[in-house]
Amino acid sequence: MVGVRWRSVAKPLNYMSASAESEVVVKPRWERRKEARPAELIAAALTLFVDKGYAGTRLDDVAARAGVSKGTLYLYFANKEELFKAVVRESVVARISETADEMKVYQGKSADLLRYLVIGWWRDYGASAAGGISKLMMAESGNFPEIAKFFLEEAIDPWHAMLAAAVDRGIALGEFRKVDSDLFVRVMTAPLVMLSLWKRSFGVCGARPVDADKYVATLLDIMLGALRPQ
Amino acid sequence: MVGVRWRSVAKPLNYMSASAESEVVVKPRWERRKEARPAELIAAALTLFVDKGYAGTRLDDVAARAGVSKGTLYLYFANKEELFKAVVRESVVARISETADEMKVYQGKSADLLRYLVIGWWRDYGASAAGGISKLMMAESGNFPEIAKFFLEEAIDPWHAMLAAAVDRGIALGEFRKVDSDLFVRVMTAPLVMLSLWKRSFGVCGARPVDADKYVATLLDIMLGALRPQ
Amino acid sequence: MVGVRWRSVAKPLNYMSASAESEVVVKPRWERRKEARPAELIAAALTLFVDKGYAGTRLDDVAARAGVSKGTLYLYFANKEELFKAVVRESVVARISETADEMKVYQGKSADLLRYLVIGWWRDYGASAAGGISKLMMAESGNFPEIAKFFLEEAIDPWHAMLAAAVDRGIALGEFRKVDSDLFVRVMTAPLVMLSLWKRSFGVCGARPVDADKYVATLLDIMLGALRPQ
Amino acid sequence: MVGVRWRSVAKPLNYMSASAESEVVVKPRWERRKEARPAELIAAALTLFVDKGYAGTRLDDVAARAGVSKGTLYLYFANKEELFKAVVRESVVARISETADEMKVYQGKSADLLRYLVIGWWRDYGASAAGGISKLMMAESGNFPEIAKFFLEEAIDPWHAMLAAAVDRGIALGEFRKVDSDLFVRVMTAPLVMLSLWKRSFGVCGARPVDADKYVATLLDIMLGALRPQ
DNA sequence: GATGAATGAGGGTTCATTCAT
DNA sequence: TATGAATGAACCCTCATTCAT
Repeated sequence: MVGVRWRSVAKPLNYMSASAESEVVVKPRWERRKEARPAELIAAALTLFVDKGYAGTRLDDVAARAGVSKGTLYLYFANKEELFKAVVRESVVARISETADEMKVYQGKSADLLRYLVIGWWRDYGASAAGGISKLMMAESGNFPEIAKFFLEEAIDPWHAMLAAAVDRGIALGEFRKVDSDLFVRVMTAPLVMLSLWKRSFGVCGARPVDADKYVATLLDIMLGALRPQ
Repeated sequence: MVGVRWRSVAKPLNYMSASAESEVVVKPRWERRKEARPAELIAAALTLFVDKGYAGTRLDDVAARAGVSKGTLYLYFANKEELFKAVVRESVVARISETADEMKVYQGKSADLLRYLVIGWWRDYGASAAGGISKLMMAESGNFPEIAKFFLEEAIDPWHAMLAAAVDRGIALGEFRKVDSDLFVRVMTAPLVMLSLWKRSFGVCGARPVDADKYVATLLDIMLGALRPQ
Repeated sequence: MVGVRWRSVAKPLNYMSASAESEVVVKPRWERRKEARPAELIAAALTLFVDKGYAGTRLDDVAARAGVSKGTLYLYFANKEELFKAVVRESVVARISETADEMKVYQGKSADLLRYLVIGWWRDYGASAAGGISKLMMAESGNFPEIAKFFLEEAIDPWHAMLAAAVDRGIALGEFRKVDSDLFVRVMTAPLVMLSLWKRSFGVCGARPVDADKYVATLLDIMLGALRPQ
Repeated sequence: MVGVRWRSVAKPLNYMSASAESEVVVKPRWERRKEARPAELIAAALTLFVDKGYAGTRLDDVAARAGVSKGTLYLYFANKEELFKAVVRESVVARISETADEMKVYQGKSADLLRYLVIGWWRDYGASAAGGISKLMMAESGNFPEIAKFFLEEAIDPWHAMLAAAVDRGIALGEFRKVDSDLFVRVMTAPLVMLSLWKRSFGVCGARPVDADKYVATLLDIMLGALRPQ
C-alpha cells in the first residue's frame, strides 16, 4: 500500500506515541525502576482514567496498578490534577512539525500519502494505549477546559492541519478534485476517532465487534472516492 | 432538499425526542408541578451529567438547577444511579419501528431518504439536549455496562439498522452502487456522532466553531458520492 | 390459686393497663375516629419504639401503621420526643395508691396476695402491649434521662413498694421469715421483667420459646420457698 | 466464700473477658498503635452503643472517644454495622467448653460451685464493660436478628447450659432437691442480667443505688434456699 | 382537620492528601 | 525514596419537620 522508501520515515511519523522509551545508559535494574516510575504511574493512570473517567478513578487504584503505594504517587505528582495533566501531556509528543517538513519533500501520489497518514494514525495512535486520551479528553473537557484546549491545540489541530495539507497537495497537483479541505478533513477524521472511542466504550460491553482493518479500508475508499476528480 | 410530502410525516420520524406528552386534564398548578418534577429533574441531570460526567455531578447541583432542594430529588429517584438510568431511558424513546414502517411505503429517491434521515437525526437528536446522551454513554459505559448495553440495543443498533435499510433499498433499486451497508453506515454515522460530541466537548473550550449545516452537507456529499453507481 | 372474693377487686389491681378506653357518649363513627387518633398513634408508636428503638423508628412508619399521613401525626404531637413521652405516660396509669389501699383491708394469706400480684402483673402488664415499655425505657434511659426518671418514679418504684409492703405484711403476720423486703423484691421482680424483655428480644429471633406460665410458677415457688419461715 | 484451690483456676473461668492478649514482641510505638486501634475503637463503640443505642451512636463520637478521626474508623471496620458486629463478637470469647471441662473434675460442694459461677459472672462479665452487651443486644435484637442469634447461641445458651449442668450435678449428688434445672436457671439468672441492665439504665438516672454485693448475696441465698433438699 | 410534597440539617461513607517512620 | 496510617472535606442519602392546598 505504501512504498518501501516510506518505511524509513515511518518512525518520525509516529508523532503521537505514548511514551517512547530510549534509555541508552545502562543502569542497575532497581535504579532503572526508579526512573521508570513516573512512566509506569502515567501508564496506569491513563488506563484507569480512560476506563472510569477522572472522578471515577481512585489514586489507590492507580498506585496499586503501578505496583507502588499511594504515598509514592505524591513523590512524582503534586496531586491528582497534575497527574492528569501529565497523562495528557505525555500522550502528546508533538513531532508534527517534523512530519510536516517531511511531507514537503514527499514525492509520491497524494492518495498514498493520505492512506499512509490514516493507517499510521490508527496503528500508532488510535489503536494504541495513548488513543484512549481522545475518549478521556472528550469526557473531561468540561471539567478541565485548559487541558482540553492544550490537547486541542497541540494534538488535534496540528493533526487536522497536516491532513488538510495533504489534501491540498493533492488538489494542487490535480490528483484530487477541489474541496474545502478543512471541512473535509474534519468530517473524514471523525470515523477514525469514533472507532477509537467505540473500542473503548461500547466495544467493551457486548457490541458486535468492529473489524478495524475493514473499517479503515472502507473509510479510505469513501474518502478517496470523494476526492476523485470529476 | 426533502420533498414536501415528507414534511407531514416529519413528526413521527422524530424518534428520539425527550418525551413531554401534552396534558389535557387541567390540574392545579401545584399538582402539575408534581407531575412535571421528574422531567425537570431529568433535564437538569442530563445537562450536568453530560457536562461533568456521572461522578463529577453533584446531586445538590442537579436539584438546584431544577429549582428544588436536594431532598426533593429523592422523592422521585431512589438514588443517583436510578436518576442516571432514568436520564438515559428518557432519552431513548424508541419509535424506530414506526419509522421503519414508514420507510417501507416511502416512494421517493433513496438519496432523498438518506438526506432526510441524516438531517433529521442531527436536528431532532444530535443538536438537541438529548444528544448529549451519546457523550455521556461514551464516557460512562465502563462504569455502567448494563446501561450502555441498553442504550446500544435500544438506540444505536436500531438507528444503524434503519440507515442500513435505507442504503440497501437504494442498492436494490439500482440507485446506489453495491456496498457493505452495515460497515458503510457505521463509518458514515461516525461524523454525525462526532459532531454532537465535539459541540459538547472541545466546542465549548475555544475550538474554532464548526458550521454544523455545512458539516452535515459535506458529510452527505461524501456519502452520496460514495454511493453513486459506477 | 387466688380466692374468689378477689375476683371482684381484680380490675383496680390492673394498675398498669395500657390505655383503658371508657367512651360513654355515642358519636358518629368518623368522629369517634378523630378522638381515637391519639390513642391509635400511641399504640402504633409503642409497637415500633419497642421493636426498633427510638432512633430506629421512623415517623413515616408510625403514621402508616396508624393509618394516617405523616402530617397528621403533627396535629396531635409536637414532635417525635413528645410522642415518645406520650407513649410512656400513657403506659403508666398509676392506680398504685388505690391498690395499696385495698391491700390494707385484704384479709387472706400473704402468700396468695403475692401470687396474685405477680400473676396479675404478668397478665395485665408484662404480657400486654404496654409491657414493651420496660424494654424501651431500659434501652433509651441514656437518651431520655428525665423520662426514665419519670417512669422509674411513677411505675417502677410504686410497684416495688407495693410488693415490698406485701412481703412486710407476711413477715409481720408471721407467715414469712424475716428478709430485707426491699432487696428481696428487687431480686424477685427481675425474672418477671426479664421474661417481658426476653419475649420482645431474643424471643423473636429463634430462641427456644419460654413457657411463661411455668416460668412464673417456678418463680413463685422459689419466692415463696425462700420466704417460708425457718 | 470459695475455697482457696479455686483461686488458682480463676483465670480460665474468666470466660467472657474482652480479650487483650499480652504482646511479647516489642514493636515501635507507631505499630503498636496500629494493632491497638481496633480494640480501642471497639471499646469506645461498646460504651456508646450501650449508652445511646445503635442508631443513636454517631461514628464521629466513637472516633472522638477513641482519639482518632472519623476516617480512621473505616481503616478497621467496613461500616457501622461491621463495627457493631465486631463489638458483639469481641465480647463473646467463648471459653465455655474449657470451663465446662474444669467443672467435670471439680470436687467440692455444688453450692460452692454455683456460688462461684454466679459471683464470677458478675465480677468478670456483668460488672465489666462487656456486660453492657446484654443491654445492647436486648435493645437491638429487633434490628439485628442474626447478631442477636449469634449472641444467644454463643454466649447465653452456653452460659445457661453450664449453670444447668452445675445444678444437675448437685441433684445427682443428692446435694440439691430435684428441679427442672433449665427453667430454674433461666429464672435465677434473670436477676443477674437485670442487675447488669439496671446499672446501665435506671442506675444512671437517679435511682436509689443498688448494692451489687448484697444483691448477689440475696440472690444466692434465695437460689440455694430453693435448692435445699426436703 | 388531613394530606403529602418539599425542605435541609445531620450522619454515614469515600477518598485525595499529608506525614511520621 | 517508599510506605501506609491518619486526616477531614465533600458527597450521598435519610428523615424529622413544615406548609400550601
